Amino acid sequence: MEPVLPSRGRKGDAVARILTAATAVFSEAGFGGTRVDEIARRAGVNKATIYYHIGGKETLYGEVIRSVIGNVAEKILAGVKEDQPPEEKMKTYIRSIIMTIENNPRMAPIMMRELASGGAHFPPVVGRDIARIIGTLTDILEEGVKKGIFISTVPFILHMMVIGSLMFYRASAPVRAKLEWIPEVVKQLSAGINEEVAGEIEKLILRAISR
Amino acid sequence: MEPVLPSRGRKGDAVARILTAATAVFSEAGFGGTRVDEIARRAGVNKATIYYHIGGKETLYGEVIRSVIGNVAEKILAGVKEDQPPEEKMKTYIRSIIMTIENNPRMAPIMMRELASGGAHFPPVVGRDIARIIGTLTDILEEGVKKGIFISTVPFILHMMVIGSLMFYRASAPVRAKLEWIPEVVKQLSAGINEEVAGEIEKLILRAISR
Amino acid sequence: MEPVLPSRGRKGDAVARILTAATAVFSEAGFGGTRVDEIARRAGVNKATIYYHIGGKETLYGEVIRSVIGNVAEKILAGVKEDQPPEEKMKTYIRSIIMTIENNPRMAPIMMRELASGGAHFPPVVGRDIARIIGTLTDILEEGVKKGIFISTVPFILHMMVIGSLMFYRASAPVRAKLEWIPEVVKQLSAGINEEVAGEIEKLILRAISR
Amino acid sequence: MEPVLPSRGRKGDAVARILTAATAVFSEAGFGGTRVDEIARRAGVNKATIYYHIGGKETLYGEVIRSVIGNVAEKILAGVKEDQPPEEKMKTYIRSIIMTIENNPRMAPIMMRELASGGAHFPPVVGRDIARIIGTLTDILEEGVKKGIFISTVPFILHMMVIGSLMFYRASAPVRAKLEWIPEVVKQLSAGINEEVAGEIEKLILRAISR
DNA sequence: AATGAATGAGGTTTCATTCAT
DNA sequence: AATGAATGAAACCTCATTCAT
Repeated sequence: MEPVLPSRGRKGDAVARILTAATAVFSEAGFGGTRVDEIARRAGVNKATIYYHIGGKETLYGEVIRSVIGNVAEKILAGVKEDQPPEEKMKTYIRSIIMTIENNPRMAPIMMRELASGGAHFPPVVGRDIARIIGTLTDILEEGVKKGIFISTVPFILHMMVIGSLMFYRASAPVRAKLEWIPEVVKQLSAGINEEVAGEIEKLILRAISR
Repeated sequence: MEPVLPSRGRKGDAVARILTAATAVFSEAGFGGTRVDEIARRAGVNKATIYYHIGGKETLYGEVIRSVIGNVAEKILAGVKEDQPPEEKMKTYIRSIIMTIENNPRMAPIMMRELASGGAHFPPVVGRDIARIIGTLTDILEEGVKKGIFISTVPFILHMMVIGSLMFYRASAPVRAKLEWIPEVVKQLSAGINEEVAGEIEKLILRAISR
Repeated sequence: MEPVLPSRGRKGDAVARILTAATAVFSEAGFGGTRVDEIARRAGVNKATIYYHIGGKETLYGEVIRSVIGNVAEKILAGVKEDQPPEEKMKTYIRSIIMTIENNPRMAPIMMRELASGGAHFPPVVGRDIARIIGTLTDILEEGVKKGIFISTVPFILHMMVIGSLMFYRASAPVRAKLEWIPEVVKQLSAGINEEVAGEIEKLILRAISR
Repeated sequence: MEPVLPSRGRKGDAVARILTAATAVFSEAGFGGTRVDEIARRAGVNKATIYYHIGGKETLYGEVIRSVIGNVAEKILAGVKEDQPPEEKMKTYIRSIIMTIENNPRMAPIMMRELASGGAHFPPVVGRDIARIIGTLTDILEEGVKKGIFISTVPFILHMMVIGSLMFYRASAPVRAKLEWIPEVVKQLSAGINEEVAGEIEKLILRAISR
């Protein structure tokens, strides 16, 4: 779609451009729908260059997955400080996820497809990431329960709720824009998760667990 | 994978078997990852039979989409009765979605992939379905607000929350089972949305909007 | 192209309709370009009916060839009477060919394609027909030479000239009509071989051999 | 990067070999009867190479048509000099067509099949070529009429006569050789248009139009 | 480091033919 | 006599990958 000028700059450019293009194409078309030709075209390199630098389609996909959902726990949990009250920690956790999704618009489609295919391509780090996130979330909730401000709930379900809400909202944007019959009110919602939407979701999640 | 007995029964069997097999394969592999050969194998028919009865891969996919997410509003809104109090209506709405997802396990992966690719294959009815669901949900929420039991919120966001939570929970089952490092507690969650999970999500959603 | 009503009349209708349709399709598309489906469609019968009554595509093509260029010598030589002067005999021969071509518009394309593929499907009768025609033509020319009104020439070459001229004129009609850049004068020539064209060709052939 | 001259003589070979093979196969079997596999086999390349360099079967056929009957007017009219008397010009025109047909033995079958299917694949240049040829022929004839040596006739009909005679003679060679019952005299005619045959046809055509 | 050319394996689709009724 | 359904074989075409430079 976006033809790329073959502006060769510094060394290593090629690899970066390949990864960017690959991320775009994989996120738009999925693994099976992606053509290596198309990635090469968008990256402005010869197809063989991809094989020279990176390897096959599978390897390339792995790289993309790693760069998109690798070490995501880091980003999500970075802001959660020990000295915050649990309510603030929850807010930080929610906002971090929102920022992660918004800063990386290719993430939602890729994760949804990966989930749909049973995570066939998830790198090992994903399990550890989920573990860390659920662990921290459990701590936050337990602390809240102890302080009498949260109800007791299942952390994993809550996590699915936050992730699911946000990703579905994000991923539904193109559909909202395209389909006829969708109510005008819905169409006018912002494609990205802007402050209004973020606030609304944050509010609902907190209301759901607040005593 | 499942070899199918070539049990030739009544007429029309072939078409039904083809659609069933196609739904399975498309849901497992996505459009690009699906091989027509595989569908034929699982349906126990010759590949050409698919073309004779239905047409190409694209048409077949369209049929699958139609049968899986066509007229889903019907099922979801069927139980919402006029004389219920808004809280009951919300519960009915949530439970209907859960049942729809559980009765049709192929739905979650297919919808997630479709969403990921911008709904390229959604039939026109999907727009109308979403419109009807959002419409009914809006009515329920407004009624609840009027009666002083619900807070005011954005119906579409709430819908994304319900759908997103449920589909992510459902679709994450294989990943939970497979990945190492996932906490034991999480692994032991049921794959399907059983009563416990359903009740938890229902509870959280209602808490989120209840005044 | 012409959809045919499935008007079942007398018995044997089907076979006749099949042969008519087959002649049309083979003449338009050639053997390789013809689809048995298309013949069935145009004949208004089920594809299997063709196999039931006639046999495979090859057999059907044979039948068409036989009916189109079988015993053509009969028609061409029928009018040549013993008591005519050689000039009249030549005219009769030319006019008979013209009438044969005009009465059977499917003949020209079929013959041209058969010739192009080396007559792979010619039935044995074709050889005998050519022999008879060349024989009679030789007689006519020799008689003319003896009477001092014709020059001596090679009968087969003359035959190719008559047949070639007429078939090329006839077969070029669609091309004349379709291509741009063709001079208006040429476009306005009649598609069929009308009296004017017939007379012109007859005149040229006779001038060519007349002393 | 690209060497100016094909250093090994190997580059571009593939395309040339493909076109040669394609011309042969299409001329022998027609479009519908041609298998891309067969072309690849004869060209000594992998089937995919054809698609890489040229595109699909249809495109390949177009290229063949272009190379076989593209700019044929050039060759036919090249020898016709202004200062020749009209009779010489006619002879040149006839001999040029003969040479064109003889130098390109694939031409006759391809043109005959194309004509039979209404010139579906003729490139635009064909119309212009016919226009130019008819134009020149008209000039020659008018000049002859003015000088009192030609009769008045329809140029297009005369052109069909020349082309038709020659192509039918040429294309009938395999049939003459194969069929039984064909008179020995006819069988012994040369397959190609040798000097004897060329002279005979030239003589007949000139006699036909000479006053 | 990078590429144009080439290819084997396998994809979707077509088609002449047969089968069961 | 006639047909809707079904199919094996083979057609066209694609695509991830490798090769030679």
